[in-house]
Amino acid sequence: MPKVGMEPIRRAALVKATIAEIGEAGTLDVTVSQIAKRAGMSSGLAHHYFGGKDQIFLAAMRHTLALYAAEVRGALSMACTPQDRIGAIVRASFSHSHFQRDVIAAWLNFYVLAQSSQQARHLLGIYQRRLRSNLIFALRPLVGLRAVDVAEQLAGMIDGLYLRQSLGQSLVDPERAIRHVMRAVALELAQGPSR
Amino acid sequence: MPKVGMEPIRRAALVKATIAEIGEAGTLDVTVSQIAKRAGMSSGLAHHYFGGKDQIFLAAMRHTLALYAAEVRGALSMACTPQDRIGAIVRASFSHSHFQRDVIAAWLNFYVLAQSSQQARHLLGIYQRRLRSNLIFALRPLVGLRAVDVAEQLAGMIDGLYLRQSLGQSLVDPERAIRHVMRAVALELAQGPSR
DNA sequence: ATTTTTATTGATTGACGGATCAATCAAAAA
DNA sequence: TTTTTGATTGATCCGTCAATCAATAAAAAT
Repeated sequence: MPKVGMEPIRRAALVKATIAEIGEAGTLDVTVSQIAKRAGMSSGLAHHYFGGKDQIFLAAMRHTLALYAAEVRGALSMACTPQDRIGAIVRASFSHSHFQRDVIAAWLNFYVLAQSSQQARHLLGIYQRRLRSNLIFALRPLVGLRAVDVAEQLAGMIDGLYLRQSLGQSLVDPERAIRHVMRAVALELAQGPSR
Repeated sequence: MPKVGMEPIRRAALVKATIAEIGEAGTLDVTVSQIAKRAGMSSGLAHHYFGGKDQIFLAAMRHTLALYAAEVRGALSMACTPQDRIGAIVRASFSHSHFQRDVIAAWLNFYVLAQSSQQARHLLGIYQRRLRSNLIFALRPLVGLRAVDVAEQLAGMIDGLYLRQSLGQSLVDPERAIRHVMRAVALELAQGPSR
């Protein structure tokens, strides 16, 4: 059975299984054995490739973050005007794929982990700065010096509406969240550029 | 030593200790023994009064929620105009006490727990509905039919800015968050009432 | 053909933690 | 005084889990 070049395959399978397990449990309280079993291997192999539970989680986080980043990049690549860029970021942030059970669980646990894990905090920082700077870049031509403030405002709204949609008891309505953010954008744009 | 009527005292001590422990760990991964020790009693007694770890956590959550609710009520009681009411809600939401390490940890873990615990989800629902309806009530006289939409927008911004402030690497700046929300309010108010 | 490297297992270890329980103690009630 | 009730402890039970390790197997290198 043993073939060569298994490492990337095993790692990918473990990352995928980790996210699935976390999604089912809602917590990071999942065992390495559960993850390994779902990924079709023994627990020992999981340790062999990742070194420990923490590293498995971090890899899963990195993967989740990378998926989101790719989605944003993809949407941005098709935007021509600054307005389109903002719309692209917002739509990507509320895309269908983000409201999957396991993705939501990954993000929430990510936040929790960021309090105690240096590496998780670092990763989260990357996400936050990227969202912020993407927004600032798109806003600059539209609102001038106010770009930074508006970007922080919008970033907050995006994260917060995502949270409320994810944990609200009513079914998620991404379109509604998108409208809310875009309305705030429209009001700011109506103010014209600069301060 | 044994006196009568210890129950409420013990329960309060346990709740306080639980929040402190969670704050230090950043996780719900704290042992009943740790909590009990910090509260100055044996682990058996903690089980005696709460029945189990889950119930201890929920009590701690209820307490955190109650503190926040009291803060909002207090601020609202001194507000006369609708504008004041909105300002009161926003300021209470970003008050100094909310950015304590242990309070932040409680909220983040609360979110995580809400995915898997029926009771936690229910509690969170109460918080979310209360914030929403407080905002709608204050907004109605100002923006008429748009109140619901604006309230959801603001609620999202409040939760999201709290999250970003709490987990950002730069030091927290509640005033800045408050300005961001209040600016969004001002822009909406400038639109006048109704739709 | 032999050695080395990579892949893989699953048993094992060592530690930890939630819950339970019997036993103790003192205040209140009878 | 005796009984009952509530408070309290800490050892113990039972289970779990992360991590390690020796052993095995197959491919690749020599």
